Amino acid sequence: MKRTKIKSLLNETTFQKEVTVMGWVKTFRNNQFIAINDGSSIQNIQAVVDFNAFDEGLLKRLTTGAAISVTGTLVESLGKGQKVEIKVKELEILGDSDAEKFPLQPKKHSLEFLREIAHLRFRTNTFNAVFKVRHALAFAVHQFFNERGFTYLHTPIITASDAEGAGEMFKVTTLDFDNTPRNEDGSVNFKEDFFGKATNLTVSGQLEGELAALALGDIYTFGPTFRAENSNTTRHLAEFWMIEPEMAFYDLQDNMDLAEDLLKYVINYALTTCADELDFLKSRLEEEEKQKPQNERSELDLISKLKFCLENNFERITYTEAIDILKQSKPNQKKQFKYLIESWGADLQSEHERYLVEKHFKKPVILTDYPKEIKAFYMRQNDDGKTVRAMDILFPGIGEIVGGSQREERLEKIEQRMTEMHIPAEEMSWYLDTRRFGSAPHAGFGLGFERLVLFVTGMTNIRDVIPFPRTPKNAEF
RNA sequence: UCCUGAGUAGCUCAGCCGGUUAGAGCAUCUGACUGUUAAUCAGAGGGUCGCUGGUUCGAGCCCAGCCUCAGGAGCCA
Repeated sequence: MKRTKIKSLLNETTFQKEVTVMGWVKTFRNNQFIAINDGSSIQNIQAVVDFNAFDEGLLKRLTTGAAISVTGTLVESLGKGQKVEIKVKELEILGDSDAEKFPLQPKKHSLEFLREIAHLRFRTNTFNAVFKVRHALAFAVHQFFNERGFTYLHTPIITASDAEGAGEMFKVTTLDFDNTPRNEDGSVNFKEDFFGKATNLTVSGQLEGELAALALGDIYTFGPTFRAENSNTTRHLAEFWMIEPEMAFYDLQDNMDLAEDLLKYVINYALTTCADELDFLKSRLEEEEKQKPQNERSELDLISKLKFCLENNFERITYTEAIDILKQSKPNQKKQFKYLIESWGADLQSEHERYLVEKHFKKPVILTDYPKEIKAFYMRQNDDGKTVRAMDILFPGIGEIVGGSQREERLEKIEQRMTEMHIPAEEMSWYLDTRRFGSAPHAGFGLGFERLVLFVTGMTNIRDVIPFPRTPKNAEF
């Protein structure tokens, strides 16, 4: 008999028909009630067995984690906790799960423990919900850009360019470490390497994205990126996914509008398609926050927070305005900041960003027009000679979720910045060609996908929103 | 990388001032019960106290080094 997915059975209103369900045992209670989950829904279906009618040895194998197939009649439940259940006629164990060895129990586990068994954590409600939401967000990103006529561009994972300066890179090589070919001066001879030059894993697809945008108009990338930074935080991964749109004839305002629209679109998509999952994650977060003191708990629950984000415009202020607000802020005047804001030009620390977003505005904030000294070479210089057309979007609890800018399209200006920042122009000749031939105003940004998933799921550690996290000293599975 | 904290049963944790045979709850196993909702009740089994070395008559506890994890900072998305 053809199997039916649990998700569709839970909404069924016609009863007495025979169905087959396949899934994994969550619990087996009272020698009668099997809670089965097949991943189609965060909810389980209850299958009821008459223990007198089945072999005792067979029922003993209904352990947490076992894969089973049941066939029976779909009926209205006699019990209280669920609407429908299956009266079992046939029961087959597809795969046993030794209860003494299976690490997941019908109880709450710490996220730290589940991280150690990331290959099995998919079986839990929390990770079921997180990865469903992750999928919905990824799908919504493509749908958003597709609806607006953007071209999905696949930029290279392996790159020879190391001038972007977005962080430490992972080397890609086939050279024999025990016998590396050397030049006369003792340095490694990469001419002998696979690509005939030193190569790395990409830290960003932006530069390649710009090349395509200055021909195709509007493009976006959505792929893995790699940073070999020794970062040990709840917001950083060595391998993460990034969305990088790049648009010809966009200025900074257009860029901000697009980023805000994108974020609202995908959050709304998750709210409408993952109601069950978000409801579960909302309760999970509430349980977790009960352990915190009152003043550290969120003012809004997860779903209200997401809706609030949709209903309000992001606050847009310049770096200069932010500095003024911070200078006059209580924690600055009472010297409660670890790094006090004294003058224009200082880079903002996490504590300052958190103050602006969580205390002062209490909503997402877009900061623009940063001093050129603390930003990348490719950002368009303003006429004041001091600032560049950069924009960072800061989210509560997450910090920087988007970083972008209008790009410097004037050849002599970008060359001047490259010289000042010691970036070898000759290696970037292919990039500068865009400025030599039909250069045009353009802009783009990078959105950290896992940080978006963090925000929408209410999870607090980035290692819990990617299936197999890659962090310093950890590349398991 | 820096700062702080942690590592004791499958999981979550307690373990006093260094002193007898290292405890609890949950999970597991055995039995009972049989419309349960993380079922309940009774009983049982389960330990390289992160690793290495040191101090001591004696170390889970004190000291040193290392490993791993978590939180914060930096870097950033």
